[in-house]
Amino acid sequence: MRPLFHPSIEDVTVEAILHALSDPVRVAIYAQIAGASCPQTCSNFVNISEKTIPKSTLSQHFKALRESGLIRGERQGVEMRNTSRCTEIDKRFPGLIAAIIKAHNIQSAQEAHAGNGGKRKLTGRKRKSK
Amino acid sequence: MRPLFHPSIEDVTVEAILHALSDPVRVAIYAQIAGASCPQTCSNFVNISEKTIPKSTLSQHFKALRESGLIRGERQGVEMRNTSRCTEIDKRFPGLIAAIIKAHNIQSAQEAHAGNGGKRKLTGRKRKSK
DNA sequence: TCATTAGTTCGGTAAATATGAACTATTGAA
DNA sequence: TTCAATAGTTCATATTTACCGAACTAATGA
Repeated sequence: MRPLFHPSIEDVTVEAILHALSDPVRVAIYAQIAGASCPQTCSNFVNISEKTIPKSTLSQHFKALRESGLIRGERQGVEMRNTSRCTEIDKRFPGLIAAIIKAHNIQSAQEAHAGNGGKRKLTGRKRKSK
Repeated sequence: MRPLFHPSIEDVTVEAILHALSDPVRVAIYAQIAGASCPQTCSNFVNISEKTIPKSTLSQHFKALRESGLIRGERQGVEMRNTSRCTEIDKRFPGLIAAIIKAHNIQSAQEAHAGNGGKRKLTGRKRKSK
């Protein structure tokens, strides 16, 4: 198995970051990794959404996050330890990640307030009108 | 022809915004609309990229920007006048748009410095390694 | 060596995107 | 009016990308 690819920080693009974080499952994963104090494994996220995410799909999500430069993944024994690269990214694009996470939190709070507490559907990009 | 759809501000999602701006052509379009002092027409952007963008494709890009809530499009005679909704969005997600535009500018500046001044290819999300 | 756990890769299919061609709407002549 | 021109949308289809089950790889431990 070839070693995982990580772009060097100067090859990271805004487009790739936005694309990676434009998927509701991936922002949720990234937000948890970025907020955690210890590395997170893939399997921690199988039930992050309302419905269980197949592990092949999860693996692709992690690949998207890695290749956009958002996270770093290192094998540790049998599992994968994922950490955020937010310090590096913040040096290149100051405030970008913070603004996105903050917006994400505002939205989550409003959704929770609207009645759907706990796990959400996390599918689709457009909000369905009530 | 049915009137153009614009989501109300509370239906705008972070995911939709990020997705709309994760396309290199669309960020470029949006950055110009947001930075302009007067409304911009679609046809202003036919040559925003290295290669001419077909008008059906441009129309779809504008639709994506409109339906994500980023811009407002109003017919004025034979043409379409597009304006940014950044004031509204900034009220809902403070700092988000500014951070993205700023990151976009940083990246453009670095690309220009790297030799490719003027028009860029504006295709793909990954930066190709030298 | 074998079973287990954690994750990746492959391949088929479903969904999203790009674009030429045809269409709609508005304006300004003739 | 009618016709041509301009600006943009919609439709049909080709291409691309995403999803996910099944098969595979890699490390660990019995």
